[in-house]
Amino acid sequence: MRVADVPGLPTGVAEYFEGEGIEELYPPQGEAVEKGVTEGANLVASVPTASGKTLVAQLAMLSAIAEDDGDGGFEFGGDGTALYIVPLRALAGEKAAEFEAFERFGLSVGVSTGNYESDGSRLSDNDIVVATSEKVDSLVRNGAGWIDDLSCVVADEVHLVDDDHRGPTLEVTLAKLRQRVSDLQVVALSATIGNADELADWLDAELVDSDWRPIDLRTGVHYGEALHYDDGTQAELSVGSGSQTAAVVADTLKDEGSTLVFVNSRRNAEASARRLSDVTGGTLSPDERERLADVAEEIRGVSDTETSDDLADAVAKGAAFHHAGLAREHRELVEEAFRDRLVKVVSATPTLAAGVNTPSRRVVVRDWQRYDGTAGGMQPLDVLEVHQMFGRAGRPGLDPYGEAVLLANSHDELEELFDRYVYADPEPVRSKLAAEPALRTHVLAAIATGFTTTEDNLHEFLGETLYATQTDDPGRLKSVTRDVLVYLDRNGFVERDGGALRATATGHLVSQLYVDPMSAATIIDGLRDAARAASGGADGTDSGEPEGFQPASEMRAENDLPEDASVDPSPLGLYHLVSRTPDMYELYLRSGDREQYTELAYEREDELLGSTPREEAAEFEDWLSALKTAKLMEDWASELDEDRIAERYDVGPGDIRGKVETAEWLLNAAERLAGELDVAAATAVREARKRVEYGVREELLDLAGVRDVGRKRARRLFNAGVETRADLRNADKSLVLGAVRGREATAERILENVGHPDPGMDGVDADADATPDPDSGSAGASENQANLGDFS
DNA sequence: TGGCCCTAGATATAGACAGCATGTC
DNA sequence: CTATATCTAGGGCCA
Repeated sequence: MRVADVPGLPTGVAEYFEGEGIEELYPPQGEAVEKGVTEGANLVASVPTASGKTLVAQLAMLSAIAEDDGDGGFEFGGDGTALYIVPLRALAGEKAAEFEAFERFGLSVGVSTGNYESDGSRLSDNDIVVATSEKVDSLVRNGAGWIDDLSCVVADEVHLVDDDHRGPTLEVTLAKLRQRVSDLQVVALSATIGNADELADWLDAELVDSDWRPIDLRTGVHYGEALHYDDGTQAELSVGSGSQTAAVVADTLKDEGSTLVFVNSRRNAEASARRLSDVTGGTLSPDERERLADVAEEIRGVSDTETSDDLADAVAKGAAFHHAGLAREHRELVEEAFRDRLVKVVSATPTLAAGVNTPSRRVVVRDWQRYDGTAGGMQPLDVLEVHQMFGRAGRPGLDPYGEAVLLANSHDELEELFDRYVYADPEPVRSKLAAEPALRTHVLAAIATGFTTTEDNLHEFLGETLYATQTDDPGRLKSVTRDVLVYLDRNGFVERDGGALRATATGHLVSQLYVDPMSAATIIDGLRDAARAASGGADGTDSGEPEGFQPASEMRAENDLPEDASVDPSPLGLYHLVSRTPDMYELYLRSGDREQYTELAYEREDELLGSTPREEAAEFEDWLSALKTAKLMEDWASELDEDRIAERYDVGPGDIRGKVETAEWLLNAAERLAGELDVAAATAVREARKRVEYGVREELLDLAGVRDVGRKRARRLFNAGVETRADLRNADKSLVLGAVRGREATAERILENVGHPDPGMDGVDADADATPDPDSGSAGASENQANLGDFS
C-alpha cells in the first residue's frame, strides 16, 4: 500500500511522508492500515523490532487527532490528544524527538516523566504527549482533566505487561483509560510474542502478527571453527588463542562492522570490554583514536570513580561496557559513540536490549543463563529476552543484513541453543496483576480517584484487565483483592461501609504521592515511633506492626508535650526508614557485611526507628541491607567522595545517584505524610532530604541551594570562609574565583545567581588560599577522611 | 628470605518507575 | 540443585 492511499490522514501528511522518502508502506504497516488504524480501529501489532512500528503509531495518532472537515477530508485543529506510552524515561525523549517533525502541521509535542517535564505551559495544550506508564497512571490519579480529551493512546512494548514489577501498572492504566474515555482508540505495539491474539482479545483490537522485517536477520550459533546459521549454512570462523567472543568481534571488524555483546553480569561486561579493547585497539585509524580520546575524557569527567576510569580506558581503545551501574551521562556517551561507529564493541547487560536504539551489525549473546537467587542458581533467559537482544542486529538503511549469534562450547550445547532460542517461539505473555504489591497500589488508586466506589465496582473493573481474560482461576484475583482491602483498611487508607469503599485523607495522599501503600505504612509507623520517643511516651522498641498503629488523633495528645529538638529523628534513622520500604531497591549484603552492619546497628540503635527484628528472624537480613543502604546515604550526605562510596559499597556511580534520587523522592513523601498526620518530624525529614539531595553536611545546606553551587564548590567556599548565601553575596571576589579553580565564567554565574551587586570578574585574581590543591583531592574530602575513616 | 607463578577454592551474580520545584564540576 | 569469570590464599620454586 502507498502512503498516498492511506485513508483518514489529514491534509499534508501523506505528502510529508513522501518527502521523507516513505512512499510505500511495509507489509505489516499496510496490514495495519487495512485493518483500520487510521480510521479509529484498535490494533495490536506484534512485529519484530525495527520493522516500522513507529510509523503505524504515527499514522494512528495523526489521524486520530484530526477532524473530519465535513467534505470528505481531514484537517488538524480538533481538540483531541494522542498519548504515547513508553516503558523507559530514556525512550520518552527519543520518541518525542521523532514526533517533533509534526510541528510543521502546527502540532505540539510534550514529554512528561518523573524527572522531566517539557516546558511550555500545560500538558493539556499538547497534541501529542509522550509519557511513561507510571507517569500516565500518576496523571490520572492526580486528576489531569485532559485525559478525557484523549482520542488515541499508543502503548509501546506492550509485552511488558508480563513484567512482575511494572507490568501491572501498564495493564491497569490501559484498562482505566479505556473505561474512562469513551471511543478511545488503543494501539498496542509489541515484540513478536506467542499470544498476541490474547492481547488483541483483551483490547477488542484487530491483530497484525508478523515476522516480516525490513532488513534480513540471520541468527545462528557459533561452535568450534564455524558459525552455524539458522538456514543450515555455515561460515568458517576460527577462534585461535583468544575467546570465542573475541574471534567473532575480530571477524566483524574485518567487514568494518561493530558488535554488541550481551553478558550476564556487570562484572562480566567490564571484564569483557577490557579484553575486547585489545582486539579493537589495533584497528583504529589515527582520526578515530583522536576522537575516541575526546570521548574518553568526557567519560572520565562524568564521575571520579574507578568505573568511570575503566570505561574511559576501554573507550580510548574502541570498546566499552554498558550497565546500570553507569551514570546516565556515561550511558549516553557510550550509546552515542557506538551509533557514530567510533566505539566498535559494547559489552552490555540487558540494559541495552530494552533501551534506546543502538543497532549493531552483529549481536553476540554470550551468556544465555543468568543467576537468579530466588530460583537457586543459573536460569536460562526467556526466549523473548534473547530475541529482543537479537533484534538489535542490523541497522536499517546501513547494513545489508544483521547477524545475531549465540556461543556454544559443546556440540550438545549447539543443538540445545538452536532448539531453545533460534528455532523457538517466544513464550506467551502473562499478566502479573494478581500479586499483592501490584493490587495494593492500584486498588487504593482506584478507590482514591473515585474510579470505584464499591467492592462490586472494583471487581467489575478488575474484570476488564488482561489478567481476568487470561486466568482460569477467577477466584484468585478476588481473594487477593479482599486481602488487599483488609490491609488498606487496617492501615487507615480506606474505609469500608458495607460494600462501599472510600479513601481516607491519608489514603488520598498516599495515592497521589505514588508510593506503595506499604511504603507509606512503614514510613508512618516509623515517624510515629520517633514522635513517641521524642514525647517520652513508649520507649520505641515495641511499636508494633504497620497495620497496628493508633489513629492520628490519639497521637496528637502525646505531641502536646514540650518538644525536645535533640530527639528529632536523625538522618540515618530516616534514611534507614525509607530504605526499608518496598519502593527502595536494596543493596546486596555481601560476605562480612552481616557482621559489620550488625555492629553498626548496635552502635546507632537509638537512631533507628521502629522495632528491630531479632537477629535470628528472617527479616533481619533485609533490615540490615536497608541499614547498609542508609549508611551509603549518610556517607553521601557527609560529603564523602563518590569514589570512596563506590569502593566502600562496591557500587557504580549510577547506583549512588539512583539511591539518592529514590531517597529524595521517598523523603518527600515522608515529609508530606508527616504534615498530613501532624507528626512533628517534618522539619527533620526536610533537612535529611535536602542533605541527600545536595550531598552535603548541615552547614552547607544554605550554600548548596545556590544555583551552580554543588557539594564540592559549596565545601570549598565554606572552607574559604564564605559560609552562607549572605556571605557569598558580599564575598571577596578573589576568594570565590579561587574556590572555582580560577574559572571566571563560573564564578560570575554563581555571583549572579546569588544576587551579588557586581559579579564581574575582570581584573580579579584567584585567591591561592581558596584554591584547592589538585593533588590532595577536594578540601571536603580530606576532612572527611579523618571523620569517617573509622568506618571502612 | 622474598618475589613470582600456579592452582585450588571462594566469591558473587540484570534492571529502574514515581513527587516537586529548579539546576553539578 | 544448575555456571562461570574473577579474586584470593597458599604452596612450590627459584634467586
